[in-house]
Amino acid sequence: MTTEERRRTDARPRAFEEVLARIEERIAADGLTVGDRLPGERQLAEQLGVGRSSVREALRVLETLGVVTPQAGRGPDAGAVLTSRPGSALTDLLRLHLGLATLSMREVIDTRLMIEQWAAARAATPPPAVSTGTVSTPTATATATATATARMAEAIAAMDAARDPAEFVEHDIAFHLALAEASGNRLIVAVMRALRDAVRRYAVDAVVRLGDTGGLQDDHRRIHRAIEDGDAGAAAAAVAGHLARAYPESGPDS
Amino acid sequence: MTTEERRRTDARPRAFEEVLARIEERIAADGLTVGDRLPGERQLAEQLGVGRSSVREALRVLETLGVVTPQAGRGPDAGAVLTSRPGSALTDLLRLHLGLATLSMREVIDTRLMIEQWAAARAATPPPAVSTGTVSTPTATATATATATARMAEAIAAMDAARDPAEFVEHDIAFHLALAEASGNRLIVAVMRALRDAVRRYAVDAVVRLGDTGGLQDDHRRIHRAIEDGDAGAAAAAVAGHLARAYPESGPDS
DNA sequence: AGACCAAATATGGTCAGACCATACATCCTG
DNA sequence: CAGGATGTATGGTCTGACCATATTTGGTCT
Repeated sequence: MTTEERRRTDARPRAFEEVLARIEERIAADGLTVGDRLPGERQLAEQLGVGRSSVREALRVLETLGVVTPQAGRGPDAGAVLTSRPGSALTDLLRLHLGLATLSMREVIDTRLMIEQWAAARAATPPPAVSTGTVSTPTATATATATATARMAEAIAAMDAARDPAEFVEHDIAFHLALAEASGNRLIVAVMRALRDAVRRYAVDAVVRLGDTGGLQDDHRRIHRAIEDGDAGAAAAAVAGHLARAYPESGPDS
Repeated sequence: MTTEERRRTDARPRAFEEVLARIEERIAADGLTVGDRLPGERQLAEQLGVGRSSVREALRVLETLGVVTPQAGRGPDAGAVLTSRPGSALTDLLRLHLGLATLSMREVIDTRLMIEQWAAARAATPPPAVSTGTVSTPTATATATATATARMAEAIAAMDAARDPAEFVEHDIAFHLALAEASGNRLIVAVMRALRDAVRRYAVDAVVRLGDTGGLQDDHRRIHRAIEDGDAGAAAAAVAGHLARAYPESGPDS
């Protein structure tokens, strides 16, 4: 029958997927950005000709992906607020897939190594002074890098003052996050944050295993100095050495 | 009343979040992995003492994150099947945040550069023969790398035969995806796939702009050869040269 | 006995309607 | 004019009811 054939080719798009597509179109068409609001759930349901539950599922997906944040009450414009939290989705993603044994800790740590090295080299390299293209302020990234390196110094001092491994790791995360921010790439920052959140416990174990944090701090200072000096090669090398120290080759199972 | 006080401190966890947490607990506790099934929606709702709509929203989140796939019909065990599609979530994430102007194309492309370079160096480096640790077959990754390099060669041939930019890019994606797979890191592969999907159109423009694909193919061959020779440095250098050619510095707005 | 087809059944997908708690707007009162 | 009571729209949730589909089951025909 034609029914069967129809079903085959239709690929059965579900209602909430349709809603998702429409909302995405709307964002692109109206040029909506962070801070703007979507219509209320009931209104959207009526506009799109679907039930409210379908709209809700679509909004839940968008919330999961860090695109909207639900806002109750009665605003002048009502509905969900467009936001930007790409990190939360990545964190959830890693946590769940690690739980499912779809990803191994080794893979996550290796990825982290890759990012750190790249970010360090990138942060040390002054922006190539792109004359064409973006209208955005050329000094903006430079300022961002400056505050980021300042935060790195603060983190180093905080690690010196740390009394236990957990506290040390907390500031260590801040240090490496600042490193990522110094690269000026928001996607990298988001991924970095998610990775560190995922391996937080593992990092504490690593610090405990090492016992002495003096070597790590030497590395941190070396990284920080290399970036301030604008020596990309030295920065990358310093990071490589640092991570080799923290996570020596074989992935311990303990 | 205690009701008001309770509300304040509760930080209002929503029902579907509770369901999410419970399902995650269950996965960890029962050691569920890919292929296993969750109870049906109605059954879950009853077990957890919530409405079916809340269960559905939780499952929708899990589906978005690539953890479950809905399965209709009446199986011996019923309900959603645990899967592993970390890529789809990443793809959606990038697409939406690019649409929201939260991420710039430049950031995405830079990230892609980072991954490609790392993957090439990694693929060229033979596994350091870790004597301890994982029980998994030591030859498994080697085999994966071998088939990946073979796919890279196929992709190069296919690009030679390509008649238009779109087709060329299609096989180019296959080539670079195989490169990522050769690194043996599934997280990297997932991110790579999402990145390529996000910049697919942009890549076609780049090819059209270049006009001649001969240089790109030379690069591809150089990368492939370096990996087969196990020369990590040459592989990384080849990738860097390749991407510098494809995306010359300034981000064109066209 | 074996192959094949039809009813039974459980699933996810969807909608409609109702209720709650909250947050904002309004208006009324002091 | 200030401040609190009231109204209203919002998201959050539950219930109950359908639909289309996919598997099972059981019967029927060969």
